[in-house]
Amino acid sequence: MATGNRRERERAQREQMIVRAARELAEAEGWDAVTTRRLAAEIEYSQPVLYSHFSGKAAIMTAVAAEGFEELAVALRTARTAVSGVRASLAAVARAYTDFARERPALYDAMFTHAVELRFASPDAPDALQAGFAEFLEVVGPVAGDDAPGLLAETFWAGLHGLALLERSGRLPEQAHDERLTLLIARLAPPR
Amino acid sequence: MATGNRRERERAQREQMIVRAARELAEAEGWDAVTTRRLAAEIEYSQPVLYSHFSGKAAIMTAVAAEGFEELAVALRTARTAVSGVRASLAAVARAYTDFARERPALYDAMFTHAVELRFASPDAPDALQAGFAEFLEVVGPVAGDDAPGLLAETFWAGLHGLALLERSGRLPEQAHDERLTLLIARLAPPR
DNA sequence: CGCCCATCCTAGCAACGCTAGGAATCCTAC
DNA sequence: GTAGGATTCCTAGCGTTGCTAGGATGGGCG
Repeated sequence: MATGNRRERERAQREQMIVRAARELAEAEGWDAVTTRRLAAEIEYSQPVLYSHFSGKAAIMTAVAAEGFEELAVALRTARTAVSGVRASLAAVARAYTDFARERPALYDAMFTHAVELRFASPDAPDALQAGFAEFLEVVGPVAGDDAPGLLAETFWAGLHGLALLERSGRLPEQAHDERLTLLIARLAPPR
Repeated sequence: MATGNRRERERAQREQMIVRAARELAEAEGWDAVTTRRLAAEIEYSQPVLYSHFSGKAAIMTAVAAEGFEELAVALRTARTAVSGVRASLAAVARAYTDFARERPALYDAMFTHAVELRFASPDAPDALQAGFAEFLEVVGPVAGDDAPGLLAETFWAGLHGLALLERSGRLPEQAHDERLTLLIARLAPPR
């Protein structure tokens, strides 16, 4: 067991390389370009080593998605705490969310379009996921009024998610994004 | 040219068979199960005939999506005209939309997740697509107030789209769907 | 009747995710 | 220091995918 730690460390390092390679490739050329062969070449190992770390390609995408949830939670939290006031926080979180989706489309896809294995809306969901949702709860709470904050947060989130997806795929012209965001906030979370 | 009409007719018929087979297979087993080989077997022709009708699998999915937009437009219109009153129409259209997405997940995926080739939000978009959007415009108009009806319709649509996707993938517990829908309507389109 | 053109199928290509089985390497124990 | 054993890793290959080339087949026309 003398060298046990080193090997474990090296293994963890290599696993991180796989995830990073997958993410970079996906962000550069889309998930279709992320093949197990290219991944293997990228980390300078043969294909089968991937399977000693992950059960398959889907698991690798899930790992990338998990990273994404961490970063999303941070981004939302940063946005919220950077400003003060109920309406400013709302706007900041909303903008941070849609910015995140637009700037990292492949990552966002891994998180929300693929990777269905990740548990959501349950106690055993990843911490980062709950942390992200908590940010929504935080900014939405003050304007919830008689409605359940949880429900409002979910609906707010869904609205942003829909906007992000439809705009990114060209189904809604991106140029009016700001106006839609403003409208969504003004109506979903009106001043009380 | 004596038999020209018959052959054209038969060709069109076979094309329809392909689209129907693709759709049924997708709805029964998901799009992953829709392979060109299975499609060919289903219509009792060999693989290459598919490519004499469509440029590839993506084009077949787009054709299925086009059917979906037709049906969605009809469903929305039916829902809207079945009731009277501003708020009732809003609720009816919203419910019809999310019902459509939940009951035909594969079709909905073809329309919104795949098939990016279809032009949206432009004059040369399919008629059915514009017709569907027109239904949103119709029910949203009376509550637009000072906001542009087009923007509100888009945002409303995005909200429903987000709800549909997040609920269907288990990211939001489906059981609270009604409450979210009510909340979305009450806030996005409040009584004026 | 015989040619000819369109239609359709067989066969195959490259690439995919994934896996079996043997080679090579490193650690351990004597 | 060296033999043995276990672990790590690679080569090779399987089955399937979307898609295509090229030859057979059969109906329509002169």
